Amino acid sequence: MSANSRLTIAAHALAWIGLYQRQGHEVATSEQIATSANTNPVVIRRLLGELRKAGLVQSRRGVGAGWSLARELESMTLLDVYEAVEPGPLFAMHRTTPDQGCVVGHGIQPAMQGIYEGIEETLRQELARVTLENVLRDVLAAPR
Amino acid sequence: MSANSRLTIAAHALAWIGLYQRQGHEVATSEQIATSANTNPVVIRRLLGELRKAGLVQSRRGVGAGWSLARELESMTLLDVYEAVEPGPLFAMHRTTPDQGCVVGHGIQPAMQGIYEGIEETLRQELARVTLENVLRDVLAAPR
DNA sequence: AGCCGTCGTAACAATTAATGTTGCGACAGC
DNA sequence: GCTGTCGCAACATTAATTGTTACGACGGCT
Repeated sequence: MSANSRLTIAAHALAWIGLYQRQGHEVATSEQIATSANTNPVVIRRLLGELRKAGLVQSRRGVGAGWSLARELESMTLLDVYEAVEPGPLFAMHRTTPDQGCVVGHGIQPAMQGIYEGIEETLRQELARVTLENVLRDVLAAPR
Repeated sequence: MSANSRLTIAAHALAWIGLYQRQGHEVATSEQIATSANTNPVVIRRLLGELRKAGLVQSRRGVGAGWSLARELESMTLLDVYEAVEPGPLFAMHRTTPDQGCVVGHGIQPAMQGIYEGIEETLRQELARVTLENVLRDVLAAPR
């Protein structure tokens, strides 16, 4: 389905910054992260900009500018990242409103809405169980 | 995120056929369903074609052609529909492979893969708890 | 046998979302 | 001032979905 890698890239960036800071550096630049993620710095800046709105990272400007974590990786969950970075709902409704004169056409949207809400809630709970610290640990555990 | 209404439309179609059959009709045409869903008949045929592959519906050709359920709505879950209709995974990886020379770039994909698999499994369980009979009931319960 | 309505499918267009790219001003330390 | 990086806007590219048109295949009917 989704041509949507925002959550993956955002997790990548956070793990990268976290590791880099543990190696003694103050800030990471969007260009460094972009190189690691094999994408464009602006893409990273956009994404980190949303994470900043959510209070997960900070940015500094001027010389020696760059990005740093606003809190510890242990205190961030994938749910925090997901909510910061994913705009809409998981499943979409019809793109044009169905025939309201038809019983099914009329009732289908509220019905699916209710069902989808329950499912998304479960998804959130799952995402909330994974911290970015978990992610970084898994990253470092990968066989070389 | 997803500009993806396939699951919604497929559920719509199944509920429509199910209700229509309960009203005594043998088969439903793609045009009738398309009218209710406010879309093009070909879109419906494509979708129902996938549901047929999965054994959820049947089609007849010739005069009096159309679609009918291959089993009862009680025995179909949203998971059946989801698997029939959704191609890829919920969350995507990077579109270009990250820098394998970087520790994070190297470990991020296996790490996220593992995490995502667990989450998708939970999603499946949730989808499996909702039958199309539930959906139709909710549809009919909508206030007019 | 011929007619008719509907499926089956391919080909293509239109729409939309995400991603990539370029450019340039703003900022802040040197 | 000079430098490196962010901030942001504008635009291009890519990819996926959805919509549309067209036409052959089918199969019951008269």
